Amino acid sequence: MSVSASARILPPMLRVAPQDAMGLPFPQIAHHLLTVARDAEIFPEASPATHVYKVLSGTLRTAKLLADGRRQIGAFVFAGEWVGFDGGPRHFYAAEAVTESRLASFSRRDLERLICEDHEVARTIQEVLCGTLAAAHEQIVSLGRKTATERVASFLADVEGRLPESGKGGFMLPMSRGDIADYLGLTVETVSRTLGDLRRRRVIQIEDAHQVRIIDPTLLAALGGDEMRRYSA
Amino acid sequence: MSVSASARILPPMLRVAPQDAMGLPFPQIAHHLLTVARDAEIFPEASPATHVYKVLSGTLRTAKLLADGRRQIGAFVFAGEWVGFDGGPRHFYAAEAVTESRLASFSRRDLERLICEDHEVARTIQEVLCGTLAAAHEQIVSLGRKTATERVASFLADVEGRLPESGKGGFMLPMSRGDIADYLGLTVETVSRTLGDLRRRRVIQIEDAHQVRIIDPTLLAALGGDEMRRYSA
DNA sequence: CGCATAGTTGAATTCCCTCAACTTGAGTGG
DNA sequence: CCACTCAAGTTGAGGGAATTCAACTATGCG
Repeated sequence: MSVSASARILPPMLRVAPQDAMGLPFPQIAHHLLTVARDAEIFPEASPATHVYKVLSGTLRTAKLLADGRRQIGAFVFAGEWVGFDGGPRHFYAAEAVTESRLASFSRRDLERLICEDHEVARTIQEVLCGTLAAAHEQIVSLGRKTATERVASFLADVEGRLPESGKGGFMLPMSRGDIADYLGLTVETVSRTLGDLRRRRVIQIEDAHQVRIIDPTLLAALGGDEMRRYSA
Repeated sequence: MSVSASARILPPMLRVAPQDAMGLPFPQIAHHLLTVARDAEIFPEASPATHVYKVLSGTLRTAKLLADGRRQIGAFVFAGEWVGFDGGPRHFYAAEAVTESRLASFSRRDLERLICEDHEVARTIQEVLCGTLAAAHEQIVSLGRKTATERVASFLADVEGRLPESGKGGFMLPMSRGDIADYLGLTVETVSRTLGDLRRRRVIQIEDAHQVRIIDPTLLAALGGDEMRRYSA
């Protein structure tokens, strides 16, 4: 069963002038910029939730292990997204780097303090939380009630919408088949076979293992088996 | 495939003096008390998220349907818990009454306004959101990586901890086997068989279909296959 | 009492997993 | 530059956990 590689953080921390561009929020708070290597652990499972991070570049995954080594990935976190907001006093998941990534870290304590002064901050945090929650709910439906093909199809559609294009129409899948499998509740083999099926059915095109192009977005969305609308008003 | 019964709300709304005891939060905001019948819909899927509700008594479920009728239940909401905080401008799930329930409803707009005046409110909301998120994450692990037995076992342990005891040591499972199945990503038959196994193995005792008693809590927890701890400090 | 719904149990099927072999690609050192 | 190694990915064959289909029982409600 898949177990992540050894964790190491490249440069432990790099303080940087706070007026850094990059669309950073909370200019009132000092932040740290850090770069993490592929497979490095940003924080371990069940560790005290002292900081939150915004991904500036690269991709992270949140992962949880069962006692016997089974792994569930909770989310992939792409550039522009947040990680570490998962709630309680301790992190539910570990956070690891899928690719080398640059992050901005913020102290939760500073944020809490800021909430009392700036309502805009509270709103921003709430929005991030709601976004995370919506993604979790979507994944629950996927894991609970969708077939392997439906899971892979909606995964591709989701990722395609959150990642920037890379070259002529396609996009880069930064994570391994194992990561995808542990995210979708499947095995590596099933993910591989399903992707092969989609390729053979001309729904997608696979340049190499990490370079994908969606040929038929409509069909892909249909294969994703998405929800019916019960409320139209 | 399981489809919920027709929706109807018993007394549409019942205004009540706001000084009602009941441990109600946000005394600054007018709220409404309502009673909903078994299987009544509190709000439909994808409806505008105008209100949030605290359950005073009874049990709710949040449900989402796929186009072909497959159903996923996102959560069961017991007395003292909240529903409707799921985030965006529209509800992700529908909310329905598992049993006749009494609710207190709060306008989101009022709450938003209150946030700007009282930071304690913002904190309360954030805590509810975080709790919901933690539950969702736990369910993701369950659906993605646990066997049927593990799912049922951890479900029972979870529910047992959130529901009041009913009579000598046991507790009431208010929801149907179909609800449990749609929550755990299984079928009614599998849930029934698994509960039967647990009964035969003397882990639980089943008085009638809705009355359960845990005989061996340690074994039940072990069967739930709960996570290893990677962080001890 | 009779009907409908919920729950249980059995038999057969299926989708996905497990195990295994093979292919591919990236990194290393001769 | 090529041989070697190792990890990642693909593909095939067989097996198993949960589903599907079906029959039956139990429970409530008019």
